[in-house]
Amino acid sequence: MAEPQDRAVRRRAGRPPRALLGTDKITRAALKLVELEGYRGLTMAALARRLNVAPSALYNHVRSKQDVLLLVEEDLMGRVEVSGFATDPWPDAVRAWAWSYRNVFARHAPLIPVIAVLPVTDAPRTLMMYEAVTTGFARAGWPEDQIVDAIVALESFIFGSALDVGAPADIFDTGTLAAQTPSFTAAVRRRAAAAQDNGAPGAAESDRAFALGLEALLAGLSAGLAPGSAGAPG
Amino acid sequence: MAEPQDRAVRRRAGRPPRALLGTDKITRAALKLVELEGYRGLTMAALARRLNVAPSALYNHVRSKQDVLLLVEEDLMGRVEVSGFATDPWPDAVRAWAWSYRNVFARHAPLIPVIAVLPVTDAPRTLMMYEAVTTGFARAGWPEDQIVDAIVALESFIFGSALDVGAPADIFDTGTLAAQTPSFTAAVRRRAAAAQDNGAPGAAESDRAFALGLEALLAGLSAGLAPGSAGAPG
DNA sequence: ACCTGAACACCGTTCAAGT
DNA sequence: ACCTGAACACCGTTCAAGT
Repeated sequence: MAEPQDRAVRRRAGRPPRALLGTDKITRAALKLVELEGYRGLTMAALARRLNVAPSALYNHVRSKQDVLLLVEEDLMGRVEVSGFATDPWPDAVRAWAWSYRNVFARHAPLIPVIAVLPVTDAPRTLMMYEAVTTGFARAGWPEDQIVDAIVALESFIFGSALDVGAPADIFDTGTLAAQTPSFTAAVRRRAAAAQDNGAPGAAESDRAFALGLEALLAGLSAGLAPGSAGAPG
Repeated sequence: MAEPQDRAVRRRAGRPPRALLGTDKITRAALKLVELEGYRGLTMAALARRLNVAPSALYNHVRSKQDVLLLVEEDLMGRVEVSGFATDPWPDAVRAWAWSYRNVFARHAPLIPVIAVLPVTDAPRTLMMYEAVTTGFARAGWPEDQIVDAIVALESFIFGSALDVGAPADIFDTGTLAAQTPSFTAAVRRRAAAAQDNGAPGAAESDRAFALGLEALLAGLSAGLAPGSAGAPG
C-alpha cells in the first residue's frame, strides 16, 4: 500500500518517469473521499492530497471538477442492476432496476442534478445501462416510440426518490403551525404510526413512498399502452 | 424606483435611521438576481450589491446563504396551483397541481436538492400547500395513513421531472457508441420523430415524458388503493 | 439593532518553469 | 506529456467599530 515515494519526502518539479495519475486513479480516490467525507469534502485540493500530488496536477487528466463528477457518475452507473431485463418479466426487471438505481444514488444525492441533464455521449456504462433497459422494454412489447419517454418518467421518479432518502425524519413536523394545518398534521402522524407498525424505524417511510409510487407507475404504464391517453395543460 | 440615497454616494458606517434591509427585500432581490443571472450569479456579494449594502449587512437578517435559498423557496411554493383540490375531481386537481409545481421549479432546478430534504417547520406557504393537497386527497376518499406517502411519491416524480426540463435536446445522443447500443439508439430516434410530429420543437420531449408518467401515476394510484399491494426487494 | 470595512479561510483554475 | 509552486479571482462568513 505505501508507495516507495512518500509525499512526506517531496517530489521535485518536472515530469515524473512514469505518470502518477490517470482517470481511474482519480475516480477511485474521489469515491473514497466522498465515502469518508461526503460531497462537501470533495474538493480538488483534498483529492490531490489523497493522490499525493499538487492540485494543479489533476488538470492534466480532467478539464474541471465537473469532469471528476462525471467520472464518479460513470462508475456508479455500472452498479445499477439491469440483468433482469434479459430474462425476467417486465415488472420484475423494472422493479429490481429501479430499487438498485435509487439505492445507488441515494448515497450520492449531490450528483443527481448533474446526471439528470448530462449527455450520455461517451459515457459507456451509462449507455450500456440504457441499452439493457431498452431491450427489456422492447421484449415486453412496448412500442419503440414510447420507450424513451417511459424510461425518462421512471428515472425522474427514481431521482426524486433518491433525494427523498436524505430527508430528515422530522421533515414534515408542522411545529407551531400545526393548528393551521390540521389535515396535514394528522396525516403525517398517521403515516409515522403506520411506518412504525411494520417494524423498521426511520428509512421505512421513504421506502414505503417509493414502493407506492413505483407500483403505481408500473401498473399505470402497463395499463396505459393504448395510444393518446394523456394531454398536457398550461 | 431610484432611492434618494444612491450607493454612488457612499453611506457611512453605523446603524442607519431606518433599516435598509428585511427578509422580504432580500427575497425579492434574490429572485430578480436568479432571473437575470441564474443560480450561478446568486452570490452574497452580488445580492448585497443589488441591495446597495455591504455583504456583511445581509447577516443581520439571514444566518447563511442557505437561509436565502429557503426564502426563495417559500416564495416559489406560494405560486403552486392548489385551488383545484377544494373543488375539482381528484385527478384534475392533482394534474393542475403537478404541472404547475413542475413548471415553477423547472426554472429553479438548483433549489430542488435543497427543498427535497427541507423541513417544512416554519415555512407557512409550503405548509399551506401541503394542507390544501391533503384535504383534497381526504375528500377523494384516501385512507389517512397513505396520503403523505402518495404525496411524497408524486413530489418525487415532480422534482425529478423538473430537473429533466433542463436537459439539453441531445442528451441521448449516443455518438460514437451508437453501434454498440442499437436498441437504445433506435428508440431515441423514434422518440425525437414522435415528439416533432406533434408540432413543438424541443421542450416537447420532457413534456411528453412528464405527461406519460403523471397519467400512469394517477391511474396506478387510483387503482391501487386496496391495502398491501406493494413490497420492497433488496 | 443594524450598518461598514477589513480580514479569514477557503474555493477552482491558470500558467510559467522544470524534466 | 506531466509534474510543482506561485498566483488569481473569486467564495461565504466573522467581527470590531461605528451610530
